[in-house]
Formats: sequence, C-alpha cells, structure tokens
Amino acid sequence: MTEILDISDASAKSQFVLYWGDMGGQWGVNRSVAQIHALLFLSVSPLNAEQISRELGIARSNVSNSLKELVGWKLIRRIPVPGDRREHFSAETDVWEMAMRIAQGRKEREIDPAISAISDCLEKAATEPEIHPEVLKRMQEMQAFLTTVDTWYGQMLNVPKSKLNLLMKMGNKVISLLTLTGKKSE
Amino acid sequence: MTEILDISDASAKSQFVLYWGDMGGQWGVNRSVAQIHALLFLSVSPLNAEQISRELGIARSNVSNSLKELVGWKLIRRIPVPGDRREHFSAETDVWEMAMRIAQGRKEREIDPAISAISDCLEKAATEPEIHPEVLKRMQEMQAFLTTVDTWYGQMLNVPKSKLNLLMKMGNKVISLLTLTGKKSE
DNA sequence: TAGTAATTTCTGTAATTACAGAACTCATTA
DNA sequence: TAATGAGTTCTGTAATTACAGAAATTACTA
Repeated sequence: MTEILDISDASAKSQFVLYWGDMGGQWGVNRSVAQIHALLFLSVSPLNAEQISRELGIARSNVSNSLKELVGWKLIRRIPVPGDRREHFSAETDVWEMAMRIAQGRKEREIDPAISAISDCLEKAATEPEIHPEVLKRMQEMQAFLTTVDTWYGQMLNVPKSKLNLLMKMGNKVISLLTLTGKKSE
Repeated sequence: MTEILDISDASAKSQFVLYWGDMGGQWGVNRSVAQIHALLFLSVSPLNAEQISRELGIARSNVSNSLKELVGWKLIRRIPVPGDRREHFSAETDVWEMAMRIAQGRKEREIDPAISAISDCLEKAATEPEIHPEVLKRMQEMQAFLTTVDTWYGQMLNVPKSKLNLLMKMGNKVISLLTLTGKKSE
C-alpha cells in the first residue's frame, strides 16, 4: 500500500505539472504524456499507474499508453517495488541526461528519416539528366547539412554530461579557440 | 506573366516536396506549410501565391496563411517582381542560415516560455515553506539547465555560419581542447 | 484451476487542427 | 466611381489526434 502522494504541497508542484503539460503542445508531445512526465520528474518516490491516474485525473488506459511512450523515449523507467505487484515508474532526474535522451529520440525520429528521404530523392535525381543543376545542388547541400548535424549529434551524445555542460557554459568562447585557424567568414 | 514552373523535372523535385511535406508532421509543421517551404527552397525563381496553389493543388487561402507562417519564421521572404503586382516569395537557400532561423524560432517558442513558466513556479514555491526540498531542487535544476541552453543558443545564433560549420565538423574533437582542464566526469 | 488484480488493447466520442471555398477588403486602373 | 485583380479573413467540413470507458489479456494468488 504505497503512500499516496502528499498533495499539501500541491500548488507550486501542480502548477509545474500543468505548465509542463501544455508546453508539451509546443514541443510536440501531448498533454497527458507531458503531465505524467512532469509529475514523475518531481516525485521523490516511484509512482504506479493508478496513482498517476488519480493524481492527474486522466484515464487509466491513457496513463498506460503515455507511460509506454515515455519509456520509449527513455525518460522514465520501470521500478520494481518490493512487496508490490504493481509496476512503478520513476523519471530520469538528471536534466542533462534527460536532454540527451530527448536529443537521441529527435535524431532518430526527425533527422535520420529526413536524411534517408533526401537520399531517395538524390538517387532519383541522378536518373534525370534534365534536372536543373541548381535544384540538384540545393538538395545536395541539404543532404550534406543534415549529415553533418547527424554526425555531430551522434558524437555529442557520447560526450560525458559534465563536459557538455562546460562546453555550453563556455558558449561562444569556444569559438575563439578555433580562431587560431582564423579564416574570415560570411 | 511569370512563366509557370517547368514540371518536366517534376519527379525528384516533387518527391522532395512530398517527403518534406509529411516530414513536417514529425517536425511539428503542417503539411501545407512544409510543402510550400520545400517548393520554394527548390525554386530557382520566386513564385507567387497563385503558382504555389496550382503547383501543389492546395487552396489559395491555405497558401496565404502558410506563407504568412513561413514569413514569420523568416524562412521565406517577399520578393517584389518588377512589373508584376502580385507578391512573390522565395526561400532562404543557405541551409545554415535556414537552420539558424529555425533554431531562433524554437528558442522563442519553446525554450523562452518554458523558462518563464518555471520562474513562476519557483516564485510560488518560495512562498511554500512546506515544499519538499528535493522538489524545489529539481525545479531549480531544470531552470538552470534551460537557462544555460538558452544562453548558449543565443550565443550560437550570432556565430558566423562558417565557424559553426567548422565547429560541428570538428565534433567531439572540440572536447579534447577542453580536456586540458581534464576533470574526470560522470 | 478458479479467482482476482494489474495492465494493455480496442472502440467510440470529443476536441483539435487542417483545409477548401466563399465572402470580404484593399488597391489599382479604367 | 465601377470594375478587376490580389490578398486576407471567415465559415463550415474533413481529417486527425487525444482520450475515456469497456473488453480482453496477462500475471499472480488461493
């Protein structure tokens, strides 16, 4: 009988859950998923589906599907609670780790398919001698760009978080390090 | 009387437009908008709304709204064509520039609102002495993270494209430059 | 093996979003 | 000032997506 989440501190916390929920809209995640994620992110102990359902007032089935999606993004994971048959879930709370999981998911869902789609186009273009050279060039540039970004993403995902943090904190100072090679640009 | 786009090379090009259109779905852009963007991206000369409408078979009104949205993202711009009263549009074709415009838009629409939403929560949390310290900590970490990313984004947006390109091409090699400070991480 | 709790999948409905076509506005020219 | 062309806004419908509740499945317990 897991203790139901104490709601006495609901205000700031539940406000966070609500905000996060409809920001999900902007981010392309539906409200239920985003709310559940927020709730788990702020929960100090793992929650089961039933608790989440009651806490957020959303249907049990919806919770089930949303949890599946969050697990798919690796933003939450199943936590076995000894002596309790029900599945419990808790969220990744390291924000950097979280960001990297999301980045990984986006790479797979957004960039990779784009690259392969453009590859198809370029293949077909190769069979069209009459294609306008400028059109071909633009497709190629897009392809090259996406490939660069993809590779970069892939590399960054394997960089330890602390280094990433450092890198970002340095921000554009990093640029000066490169300026040794000092080409004029734009 | 602007010459209508020659469709003889339609296949690879129109395939690109179609692909791009439904990849828009993944990226959170609707099909019409994405298709129009793709079409303009591959067009060597500016197009007017009527041409776009006919070429893609979408309603004139829809084209009008979509163009407005693309202009809002600064991915296309109005091009006055001398001797033609109609408005013509052409897309940014520099892929780096394009990416930066999108990044800028996302920063404004996704990150900035998130930061201010969390600020609200933290403000409210400050008035709740009973709040669980761990909950507070997590909110703060999220806030700090988003702020770091936001600042970083802001700085990167002002870096010349060629440097960005270089930076990405170097990828994780950049990390080694920092390793001088050589902390062990994770 | 029957019974029950937990979870998932299915089915229909509600809500949202995308879109076409019509109506309208504004500018231009006759 | 009427007539025409371009562009936008409005209105209703279609398509999609989100979701609740029911039915079905799976896992455990007696």
